[in-house]
Amino acid sequence: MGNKQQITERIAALLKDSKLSVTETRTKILELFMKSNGALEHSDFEKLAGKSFDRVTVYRTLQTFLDKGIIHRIPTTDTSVRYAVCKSECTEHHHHDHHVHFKCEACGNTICLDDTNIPEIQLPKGFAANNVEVVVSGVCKSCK
Amino acid sequence: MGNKQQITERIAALLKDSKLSVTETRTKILELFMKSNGALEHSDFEKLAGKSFDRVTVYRTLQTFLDKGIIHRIPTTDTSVRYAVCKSECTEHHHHDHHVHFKCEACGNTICLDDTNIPEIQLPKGFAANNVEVVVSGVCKSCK
DNA sequence: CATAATTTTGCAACGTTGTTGCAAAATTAC
DNA sequence: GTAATTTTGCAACAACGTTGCAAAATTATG
Ligand SMILES: [Mn+2]
Ligand SMILES: [Mn+2]
Ligand SMILES: [Zn+2]
Ligand SMILES: [Zn+2]
Repeated sequence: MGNKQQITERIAALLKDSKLSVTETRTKILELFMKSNGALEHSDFEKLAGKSFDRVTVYRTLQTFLDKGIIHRIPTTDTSVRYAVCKSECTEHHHHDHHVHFKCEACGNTICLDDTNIPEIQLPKGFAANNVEVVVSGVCKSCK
Repeated sequence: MGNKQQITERIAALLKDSKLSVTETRTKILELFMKSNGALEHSDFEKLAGKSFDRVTVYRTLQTFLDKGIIHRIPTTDTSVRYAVCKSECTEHHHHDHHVHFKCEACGNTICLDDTNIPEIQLPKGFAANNVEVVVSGVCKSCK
């Protein structure tokens, strides 16, 4: 697969689109997202990339990507925070991730089910919905 | 409201039902849950109860209540962990909280919409659902 | 392309959150 | 009331996350 160069260029374009400097750290982190077949959490970057960059830089990079609408967070029931890359509809000031998230209890992976839509929720009178998050847990396709 | 004594007795009964010793900490924490009109997170207990008991005791108490099916966790998109008391259908080994959670962006409160059911989610082929969590954010009844 | 302006990074230092072992205190069982 | 069991508080530690600041890298400019 000699498309490594191409991926690097696509990532650079993505960063420039968001008006971000193209740096080694940002490129590497986006690469890890694209290689991965699921959501990543902070500790994954240290595992996957070794000590090639500082903890603090990872925190700041993820925050920047969130701000720019490049990645989104996935809710969990514990203290961990999972991130996944957004689809192209997300912009700096508005995320549009109306899809379901699935956490596999076997392999531990969390994935975005991009084509599974969030159903309408009928709330009690007086409540106004702004955003709906759905996280399904169970057994994924690969672990079945 | 002279029913303080009654509440204490109901709490003692609840603890005994779960085969737990009736202690000051456990009673106080359950009282706080009952007084509160929303979910609580760990730091709330220090705020609400002052330094009347140790941080470690709060962690252990919440874990015990989780294990016994007295409280449940509510997923969040940040590192905080929110807890709310379960309905009576929950038991030691099985939680049965099939309700929607609502987080108000105005007052910050998270509440259980006990009567709002979770809709069926149509997953892609090969995925098996075990549990579905729904968290809606927006503006609540009181803040409307 | 060289240099200036801007942005990002790494480090150190610190704060918060959560965990564990153990002895003292409280609760429950007898 | 006393013994057995459970819970609590403390100390010590580990993991996670934040901030200020100087050095390094990137981008803008002539
Ligand atoms: Mn997603
Ligand atoms: Mn609930
Ligand atoms: Zn799986
Ligand atoms: Zn509200």
